[in-house]
Amino acid sequence: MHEVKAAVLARYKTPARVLKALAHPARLRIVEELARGERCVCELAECVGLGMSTVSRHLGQLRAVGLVEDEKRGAQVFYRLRARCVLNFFECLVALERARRGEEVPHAA
Amino acid sequence: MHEVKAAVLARYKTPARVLKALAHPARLRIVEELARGERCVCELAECVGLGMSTVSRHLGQLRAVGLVEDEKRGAQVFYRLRARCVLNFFECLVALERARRGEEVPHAA
DNA sequence: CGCACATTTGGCCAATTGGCGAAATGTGCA
DNA sequence: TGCACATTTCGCCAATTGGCCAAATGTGCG
Repeated sequence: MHEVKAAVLARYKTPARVLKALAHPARLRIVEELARGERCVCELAECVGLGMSTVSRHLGQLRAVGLVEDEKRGAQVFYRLRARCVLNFFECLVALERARRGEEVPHAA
Repeated sequence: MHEVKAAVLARYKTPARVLKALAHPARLRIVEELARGERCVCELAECVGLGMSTVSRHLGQLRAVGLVEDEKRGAQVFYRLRARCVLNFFECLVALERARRGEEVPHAA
């Protein structure tokens, strides 16, 4: 008669996981780099300035939610952006940042 | 000669914080609800099915990154969505979810 | 004032996160 | 085979998160 409470949020778990996968400076940087084309792990490690083991983990998180895909070629593993639509987020994010400074409200939906 | 390493990610810290603020089922639900109009804390607590103290904290996180704003009227505090552009995210998120099931790649940028 | 109500804050706690270096795994080549 | 290289996995650890309840704060009303 009064439960079903926890179930309210079930619908939002997956989208929240995707956002969470994106919600880290290193992973944002990685996504931006992958938007330019496929990259191997050591190239990405170089450009984010972290150890390969750490970057490998970050890539694992992005892959787990389907944002990137990987392909092994020889000794290297190349990652590609699988969901380019997330690039639309950047636009809004920079608008928000500008808004924070300029103290003005962002745009419509 | 070889540092500047940590600084690489500085530019991404703020956008990552915004995404992180959004990256929780309860907060996503709240944002969706606020998209329909302003709501007080107890209404939001009701619709996400969590205690008011918890919801108040979630709102604090959304406010901290500028996604919502609050206005106290009488004993209640009403929250409004300040950056409607985040609603664009939902479209991409549901596309991604569909893609996960249908095993097919989402759309372009 | 004093009570009812709405909200925020503090304390507590279990779970997760993100970094590292070391070790394990995999690939290509001499 | 054996070494060099690329990547992932493991173990460790400090920091953060998210939930609850209780306490503090704020507002309106009688």
